[in-house]
Amino acid sequence: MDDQARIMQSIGGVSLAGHSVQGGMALPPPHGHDGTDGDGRKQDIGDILHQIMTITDQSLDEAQAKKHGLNCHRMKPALFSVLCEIKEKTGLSIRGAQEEDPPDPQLMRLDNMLLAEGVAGPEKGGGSAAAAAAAAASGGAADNSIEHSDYRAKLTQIRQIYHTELEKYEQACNEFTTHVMNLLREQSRTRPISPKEIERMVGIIHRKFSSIQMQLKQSTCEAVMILRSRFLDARRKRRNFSKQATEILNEYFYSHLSNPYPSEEAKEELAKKCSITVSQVSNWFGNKRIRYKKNIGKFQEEANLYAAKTAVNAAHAAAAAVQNSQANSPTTPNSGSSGSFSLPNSGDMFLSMQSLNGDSYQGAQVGANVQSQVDTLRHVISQTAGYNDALGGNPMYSQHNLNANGGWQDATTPSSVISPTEGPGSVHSDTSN
DNA sequence: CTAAATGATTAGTT
DNA sequence: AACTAATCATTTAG
Repeated sequence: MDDQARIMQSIGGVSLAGHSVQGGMALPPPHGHDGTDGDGRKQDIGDILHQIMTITDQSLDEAQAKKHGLNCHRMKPALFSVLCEIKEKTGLSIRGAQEEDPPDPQLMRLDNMLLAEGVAGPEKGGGSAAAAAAAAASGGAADNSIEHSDYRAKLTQIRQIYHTELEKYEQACNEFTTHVMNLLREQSRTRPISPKEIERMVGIIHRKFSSIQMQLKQSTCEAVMILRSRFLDARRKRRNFSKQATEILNEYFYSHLSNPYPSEEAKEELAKKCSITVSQVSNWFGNKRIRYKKNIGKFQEEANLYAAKTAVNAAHAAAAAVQNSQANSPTTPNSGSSGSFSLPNSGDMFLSMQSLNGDSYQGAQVGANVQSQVDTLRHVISQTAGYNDALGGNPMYSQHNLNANGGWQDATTPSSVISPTEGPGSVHSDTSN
């Protein structure tokens, strides 16, 4: 509405009050032009010209009446042709051959984007395709379907608004164009209006409307961009992993504390178990490592918890394995070398130091099972032995394979470096709590 | 409401 | 290419 009014204003010289065209009574012309011939002619013409010149000053009804009068004047055709001739020679022809619409690059850009986002293109398919593309670009393949549908719903909303608005504009444009054309056609009986002029006027109207459409497109693009960024930037709308997932991850982390770098396969498996993506697993481990290292003290409790948990699990598994190996042939690898330990009854443990101190983590001979048991138990022991307590004020990286460099593990250095101040003998059970 | 926890991103390193 | 460290933006706990 507002836009229409604005456009109407900006199209100069076109009277828009066509609604009341029929309102006026056909008043008699100022002169009885049928009666007086001959002498009054010159004065007549002057009179007519005067009327023409002042026609815009008059009220609509009045003007309408006079126009009608002039239309019926017998001199009208001659006058009209003269006016046409004059007009031809003056201004308007110059402006006729002027602007051809150059394809606005920005408009093209907007159109392309809207098409790509599925706002402008085909009804349903485009939208979901764009949404899928967005989801794929964000990294997660088939993850959050809730947010995905949310995205699609919002996009559909935008598309709907866009289309209704566009339609509205189109309709208004057409309506207005036909209106103006009718008006001009009607006026062309009174004043000289070339088809070119009408064309030009239509062009102006269309340009005006298309500029409004461009605003609409721009706004739509902005909305889509905001929506998209909101969904693409996963930092927004972050969801914490499920309790179970963090449990699994923590279990793995603390049971591989000496080397918490899961292989690609391990990551995949963890991802599967936690129903998250592999990169999320990587993220998690990256964060965990750095945060653990940064403040080991803060994670003591958690470490104990998970270490104990995995220790129990491992013990169970080991017990089962021992039973198996006792019953079966002793082909189980490593079962005798370092994996033997007694499981804690009430928190106390007694372990042989060789099995814990030997730095065989990098060694390929050690099976993963035993490895994790060793890690876990090492951890438990070091915890309960009160190795590095953050309360001590000086966070020492004396634990595990975390070296002073900040690196997690130095493969070349044997484990004797691990705890220079504390001998292996300090490891013993201690239920200090 | 504030602060801690947390998942994700980014720049820089190896 | 994977990792670290710093940082962001959000969620959750206090």
